[in-house]
Formats: sequence, C-alpha cells, structure tokens
Amino acid sequence: MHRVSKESSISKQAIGRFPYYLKFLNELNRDRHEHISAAVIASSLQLYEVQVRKDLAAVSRSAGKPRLGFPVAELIDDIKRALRYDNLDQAILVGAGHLGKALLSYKGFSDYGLEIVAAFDTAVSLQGAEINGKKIFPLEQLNDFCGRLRVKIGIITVPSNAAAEVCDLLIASGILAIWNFAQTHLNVPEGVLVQNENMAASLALLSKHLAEKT
Amino acid sequence: MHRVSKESSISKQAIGRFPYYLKFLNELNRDRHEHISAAVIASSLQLYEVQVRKDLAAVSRSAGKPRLGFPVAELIDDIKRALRYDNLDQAILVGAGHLGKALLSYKGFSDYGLEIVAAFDTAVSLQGAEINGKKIFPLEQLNDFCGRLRVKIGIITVPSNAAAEVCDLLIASGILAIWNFAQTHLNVPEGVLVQNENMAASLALLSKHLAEKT
DNA sequence: TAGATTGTTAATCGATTAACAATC
DNA sequence: TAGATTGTTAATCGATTAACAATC
Repeated sequence: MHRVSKESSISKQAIGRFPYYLKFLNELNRDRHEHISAAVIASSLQLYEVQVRKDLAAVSRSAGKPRLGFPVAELIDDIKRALRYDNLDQAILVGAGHLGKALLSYKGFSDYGLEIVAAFDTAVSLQGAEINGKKIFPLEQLNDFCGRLRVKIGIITVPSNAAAEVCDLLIASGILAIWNFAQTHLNVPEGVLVQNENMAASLALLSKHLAEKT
Repeated sequence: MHRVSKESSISKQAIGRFPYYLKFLNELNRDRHEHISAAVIASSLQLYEVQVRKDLAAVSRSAGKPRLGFPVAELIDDIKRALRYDNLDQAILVGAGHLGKALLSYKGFSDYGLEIVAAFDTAVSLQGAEINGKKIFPLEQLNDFCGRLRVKIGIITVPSNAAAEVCDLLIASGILAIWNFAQTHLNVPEGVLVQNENMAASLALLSKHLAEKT
C-alpha cells in the first residue's frame, strides 16, 4: 500500500472538491477527532464513497488504515499542500469598483494562499486611497510595480468593456495567471492561465432549474 | 435541416460558454454585422469549430445557412431564451458584508435575468439601510418576505460558519435555488438547487499553474 | 457548379461509478 | 478471526473532437 503521491494527477473537478473536504476536516480537528473514514466524509458532503477515497488517495502521502481511516491532522496537511495553500502568492487587483473593493476587504484569502498587495484603477478619485491596508495606484504604475515585486497573479474586476485592454497590460507586466471576473473571453499567450469566474453561467443554471421546477 | 430545439439537452459545460457567445454576438450586432459563421466565433473565442456548431445547433431554432452562417440578431434571441435571460427572476440576498454589498450594487444582473429585491442581515447597524435602492431587513423577516413575494432564489454571502443555518432558513422560506458564495457544503432537500461559487477552487487552480510554471 | 458552411454519426477522452481484491 | 475500510482495475457516463455527409 505504498504510493508516491502524483500531485499533477489531480483532476480539475477534484480540486473543486478539496476545499470542502478541508473545511469539514478542520471542524473535526477542532473537535479533537483523530481519525476519519472516507464513508463519513462522503455522507457528510453528499458524495460517493469511492470518489472520496480516490480523491484522498491522490493527495495523501501516508495511506489510510483499514478499520481506522485517515489521521485527520495529516490529511489536512496533505490537502493544503496539494492546493498550495501553504505558500502565499502575491497578487494585484485591477478595478477598485464595488466588487474590487469587496475582494480587497476580504480577510480570508491568506487561508487560500493569496495575498493581494495592491490595487490599480484609472479613477483619480480612488488613487491614493487605502482599502484594508491595500493602496490604490494609477493604472500607469502597474507595469513598474509588477516588475519590481515580481507579482505573477492579476485579478480583473473592471467593467467587461475594459477587460481586454487590462488583460494585455497584465501580460505585458509579466503576469502569468489571471483571475477574471469580467464576462469577457480573454486572449492570452501560451503559458498564461485565465481562470474565469463565470457568474453569468451560475445565474443561468439557477434560472434554468427554477424554470424546470415551476 | 428542420429541428426542434431540445433545450434541456444543453450540457452544463455549454451553458458556461453561451454567455461568451452572447457577448461576442452583441458586439457584432452593434457593428451591424448581419451574419456570422461558427468558424469565426470559434477563432475569436479560442474554441473548436465543431464545439461551437454543436452548441449553436442546440439552441438555434432556425438552422444556420451554408455559405452564410447564422443571422446574428436571431442567434442572440435564441441564446437569451436558452439561458432564460429574457424572464426576470426575483432574488433575496442574505449577508450584507463587503461581498453582499458589492452584489447589491451591481447594476448588470438584470441583463442576466436576475433582480435582487431585498437583503437580510443580523447586524442591527445595517438594518433599514438601502444599497442601490435595495433595503436591508432583519433576518427574522426573511420567511415572511419570501412567502409574500414568492421569491424563489436566495443568495448566501454570509461568513461560512453561518451558511448552513442561513441555508435552512431559506429552505424553510420556500427558496428553490441557492447561489452560495460561502465555502461550505450545503445540505438541501431534493428539488432544491445549490449553485456554489467556489472561489477557493479558482485560487487553487491559479496557484497550481504558477507552481508548475516557475 | 464548386466550395463554404452546416448538422450528425462515430471515436476519443476525462471523470465518475461499480466491482473487487488487499489488509489491519 | 471477521469485518470495516482501504486502494485499484474495469465499466459506464458525459463531453469533446474527428470524420463525413448534406445543402445553399
């Protein structure tokens, strides 16, 4: 039952499930539970046992023990490592509107390995202001800032008609991963990842469900 | 080439792509383009031609014409109908913190068929306030409010430790579809849809990409 | 007509689920 | 030991991609 965990073999879908595992395990840990079985996790999160077993097998370094299950604390570490929550990545945010401000204000990102270090906006009225300790700079300073601090993650929270332009600017500034909240397809060179937060799709799914129910 | 569009045959993945099609088509429409081919859409959005053809075939009522492609205006209508953007659903939001306020302030949801009609929060300091014309009520009034207005969509933007409780309250109030921004698995009865906005997963994917690049 | 473009059927791929063997 | 629980191999399912026939 010895295995080398092949982290790159974790599917995208599975990565979406791990944050839920982690939250559940953290609660167990707080309550001083020492071991947990895949069956219990599965029934709590309404998943199939096999899926949980497979997911856990993909990240856990020491295999689970028959009759006992997995040691909770160790599993937490393994998941955090797999999701890279243990190393903090710096990010900059472009567009300090309502959503941008909300993200700047959110204190929880450090738990997920993200630290927003600064924001950029074209609106003069916002420049120089600070939100949650993060300063807002003119957009012109983005390139220089990212270059000096070697920031590799950019968050786009500008109106969708400005997103493409901002994207180009981020690429030119050496950004390698973009978290895009604008409802626009972004064209990026190979090697750059765009992660779209596609809220329009979520809304369509909600609305569709409702239409079928009533 | 006659077909009845079977809307329920649209895959979840495809639903995620339609908002991007729609945005692109709206731009064409503004520029007075009358027809468009799947090939052009595909190359603009970096997708495969076949996929676009299949997606469009799933929603478009009148088939596209060889040599010409699809009529832009008609396609826009078909997509809007498929995504139910044409009928406005009412929603209430629970948790008027930073993110909740940002969503309340966003003017664009009506384009996606959603109207947030009110917000609820336990914080007395927020109650009675108005954001973007939407009033914030005490949480105790949620049940009555949803019952009277027959609201069927609930948005959860409370801290994750409060999410489960809020979810139960929403269910008890007759909510049938939940848009969940908290990083918590929600247990709901059959027939109720939970659409999770899983930002932790997005962050993990960004971070993972970065780790592999450097 | 020739060719661009469509829609569809079949093949492939990735992820989930089922069946089962291994083990503390 | 018996049985709970694990990890893995095979079957299924859903979505994408390839190949191709239909048509304006």
